[in-house]
Amino acid sequence: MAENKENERKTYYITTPIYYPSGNMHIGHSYTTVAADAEARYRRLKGYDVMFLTGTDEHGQKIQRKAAEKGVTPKEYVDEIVANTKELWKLMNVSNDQFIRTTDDFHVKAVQKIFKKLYDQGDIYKSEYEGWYCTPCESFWTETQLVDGKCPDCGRPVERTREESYFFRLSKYQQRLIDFIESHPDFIQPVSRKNEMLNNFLRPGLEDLCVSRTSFDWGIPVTFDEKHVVYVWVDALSNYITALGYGSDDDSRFKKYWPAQVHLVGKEIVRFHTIIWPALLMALDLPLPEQVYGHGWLLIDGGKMSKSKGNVVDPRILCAKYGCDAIRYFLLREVPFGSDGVFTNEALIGRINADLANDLGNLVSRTVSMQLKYFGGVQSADKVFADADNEIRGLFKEIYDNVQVQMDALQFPTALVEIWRGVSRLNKFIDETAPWVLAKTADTVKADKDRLAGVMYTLLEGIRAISVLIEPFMPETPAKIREQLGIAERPELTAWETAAQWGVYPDGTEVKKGEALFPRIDPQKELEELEKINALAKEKAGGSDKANCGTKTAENGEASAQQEEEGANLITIDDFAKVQMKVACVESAERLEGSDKLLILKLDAGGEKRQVVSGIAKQYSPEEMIGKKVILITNLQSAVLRGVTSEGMILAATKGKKLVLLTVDGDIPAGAKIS
RNA sequence: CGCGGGGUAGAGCAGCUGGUAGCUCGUCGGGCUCAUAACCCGGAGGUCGUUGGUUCAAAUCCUUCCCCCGCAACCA
Repeated sequence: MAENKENERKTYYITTPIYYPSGNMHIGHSYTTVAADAEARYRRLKGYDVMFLTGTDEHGQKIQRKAAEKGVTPKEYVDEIVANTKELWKLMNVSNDQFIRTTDDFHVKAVQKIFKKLYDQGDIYKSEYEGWYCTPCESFWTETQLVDGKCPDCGRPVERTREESYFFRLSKYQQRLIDFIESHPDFIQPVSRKNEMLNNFLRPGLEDLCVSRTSFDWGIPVTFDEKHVVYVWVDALSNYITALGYGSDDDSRFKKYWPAQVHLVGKEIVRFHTIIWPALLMALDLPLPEQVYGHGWLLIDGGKMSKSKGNVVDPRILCAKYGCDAIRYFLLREVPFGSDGVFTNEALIGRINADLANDLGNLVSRTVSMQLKYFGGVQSADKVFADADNEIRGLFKEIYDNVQVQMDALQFPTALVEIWRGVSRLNKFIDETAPWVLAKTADTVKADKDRLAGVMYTLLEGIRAISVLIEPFMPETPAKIREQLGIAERPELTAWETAAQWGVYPDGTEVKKGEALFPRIDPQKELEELEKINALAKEKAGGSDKANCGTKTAENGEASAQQEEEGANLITIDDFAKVQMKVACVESAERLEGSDKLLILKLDAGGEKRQVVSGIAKQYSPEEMIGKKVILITNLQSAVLRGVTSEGMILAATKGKKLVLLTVDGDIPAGAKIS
């Protein structure tokens, strides 16, 4: 175990969410994880005793269903994805200290204990969950979920029913939560999310939370009532403490690291981490985490990345092509942390070329070359400095301070911008001092030779400092730089604090020419290639993005390699025949009041009239719909949308935000059958 | 009146505790030749969504309206 000295070090506990392994992780997950990793690395460099946790949240109905579809057990299903996930984090140099799975035995036991404790003390109670039940859908709905008093799923009438369920007294903690959030302004970051939580959820009032389910069994059983399983949030959120041994025989790590300094989460789950989780902790009489930071999303095609949309980007491919340091740099540099940002291959390649290849990589390359050319690679002790050198020295001290301020606030992009001020300054310094001019007279004029040595020293010192400062972000590059500087075996010369010190690089050290740190990428060629990979992956996954009918092939490249969603979902001609379609003519169209996406269409399907509610109002106005011949599915169960009956659906093709209706290529009367 | 974010140069963004509008990429021109066709300097390009107001002074504060994007609702 840890020695006393160890115990005195300040601890720093940082977590990512535990991800839901219903499919392989995409670049969005990488984003959160890499950010947490950068912070964890930074804190370690600063001397903190860091605990960095990530993991997977493996229970729930969705996974149970997916496993069943695939014909495997839920555990088997999840095991494979978890293995992939661990591999990915390794590939991306994620330095997590622990990887928790909610199927881990110790977690299951601890959650059961937590549940029991809360039950025993009255914070969880059994109740008859009064709700509306839709028998065909086997689903419960709350009053507010109903549409026009009917099942929101199928539109059929629902019955008032009771289901036995356990509830957590969330409402009891409402005022304490509000007080806590108001008295701890840093608890929810960025602030905009704080207001959102207070205004949208806390102030309007909290309802008790249903924390058990009987409708599926892939979960942690409630020990004292076996037909219930613990519902997701109690199960998942608890990971932050069960991982540390809370509720086990040995809770020394819990005592050491809790409360966490930061839960890093995506903005979509801020609510659970700032309301439910703190309430649970209050109920357990435990201290609350210092901060929940809700970062933004990486958007693709102008929309949210999601597996069901199939627009996910595979970080594995990108890392393999450009190196994980480049990808990590891009993720942390491109998007202001906290806001949404757009991911495009163009932006990725642009960043790599401009910042990494041209600015940093080339700086190292030209410096090492000059040192070799002018001094045989060996740093001369006879060196003379000038004002510019001192200015740069001061600049690096300033950068060092600023980087720390930014890192303390999880502002990764700003921290990187700071570091790159140093990179730019050094490039400019070369231009100002023109070492090649000094070199011409260096052999005859001692002063020039010494000045040249001074210039080279300032460059090498600056590069050394940069190699230190980028370490939290890029785990691989610093070693490569130091190899070229000739100080690979001298870790004491690159400790974190040395980034602010000057004069560390020892005279007599010999540089070594190395490979280009970040080879320049040919954007055009590379974009095409990414596009190809993308198309291939889609094809392999059974998608149909073949480029014939004017399909866009370039542009918003996304290297989606995984569409594991549907797998090889082949159907027979008989299956297809079940769907009956006809050509229908739009007779009238109007907007559905209160909805910005829905149109009410009256269709003529060859003597038969149908009313269809369709979500196309953003792309089509009622006027332009009239007279259009559309493809109508005629044997679809009718449904009620926003209180209006819809008898069928019309077909449309979508891509991102785009939506185009399917129509017929020629003159054929309404009512014509489609087969 | 559901909640929130946003509309600033061709693109992407910063500035928003009020005082000559800035960064990156792109573009045009120049410099340099140590370097990964890289680096350095300069130019062009913006009435800072709209209306009205506060002020000596507003991108920055208040107000009107318009548009976009999330959440919610919903996309048969």
